[in-house]
Amino acid sequence: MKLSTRTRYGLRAIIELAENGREAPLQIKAIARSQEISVKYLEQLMTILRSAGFVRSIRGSKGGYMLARSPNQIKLSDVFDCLEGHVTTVECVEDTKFCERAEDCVARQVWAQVQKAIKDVLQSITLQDLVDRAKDKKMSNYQI
Amino acid sequence: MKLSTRTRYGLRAIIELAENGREAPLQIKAIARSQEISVKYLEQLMTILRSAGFVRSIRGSKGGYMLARSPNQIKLSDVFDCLEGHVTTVECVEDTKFCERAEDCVARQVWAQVQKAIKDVLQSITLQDLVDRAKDKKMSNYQI
DNA sequence: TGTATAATCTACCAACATAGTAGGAATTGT
DNA sequence: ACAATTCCTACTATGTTGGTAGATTATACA
Repeated sequence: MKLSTRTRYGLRAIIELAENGREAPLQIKAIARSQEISVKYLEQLMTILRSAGFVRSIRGSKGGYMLARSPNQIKLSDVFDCLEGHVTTVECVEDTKFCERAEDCVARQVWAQVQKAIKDVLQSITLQDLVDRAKDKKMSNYQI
Repeated sequence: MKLSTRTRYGLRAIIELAENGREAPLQIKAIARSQEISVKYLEQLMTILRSAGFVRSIRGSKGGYMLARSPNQIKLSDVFDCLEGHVTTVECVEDTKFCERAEDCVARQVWAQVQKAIKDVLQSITLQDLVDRAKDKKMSNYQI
């Protein structure tokens, strides 16, 4: 149960966009450099995030990407679903019809518990929360 | 973030072994039939569970598999680790040295939270718990 | 002692997902 | 016009998953 780089890089990228605010766009090149991700690969990830409506792009010179919505309206569970492709451990957890034993299956119960635990965490965090956390970290580093 | 069949089938198999008790062995063929898993594939899974010390095998005629330990001493987190290969969302969560930004990384914090949530659930459940749950289900089906 | 029944071991394989790379076209600011 | 960007299409290497196949070894039982 490892996360794909798609999800890991994607999250880091959108966090950086959130930190950058919604005044000026941030270029793929800049994000790729600071996050040490291949420009070409990051392009794909941004396309995913864009079609899901989390970020918007500005083409051409001085273009780049910005959050499409306010960071406190973007929950990590949404971003995760879009990148990783839905938080589902097993299909039968979502859809009982998937397996005829589903109703009585204790294994299914376990995966349902796990899935809920993951979802609960991710639903409780917004991008704004992460921006705030990052700020706190920086402040404590400078020992203010 | 989907579970592999290795983990799903493996868990179902070991649950069935737990339900079967530790008096008589259960054959791969029998488990494969009731769980609708390929015999040959299940062989592999049992090998994994055996080398991890969860089950022991009896070779030859009338042989089969049994739990190697008492079902209340086997936590799902252990079984999961053995089948899925450790509950780790990202390497840096376990080992800070993995990424130099790890200390300050808010993304890492998120994955650490998620990972802990998963672990907490799996550590809180033993095979005995599942045997009990299954019994309860059967009883309620018969409307006792 | 022979035979059936099991686990065990070794090897192979097809299909799919992942994690990219490459090159060019379209768009926009200066 | 030109440079800086995003956008689009296509390709690819590698690893993982989910198996299959066949021979070998161990054991119970008659």
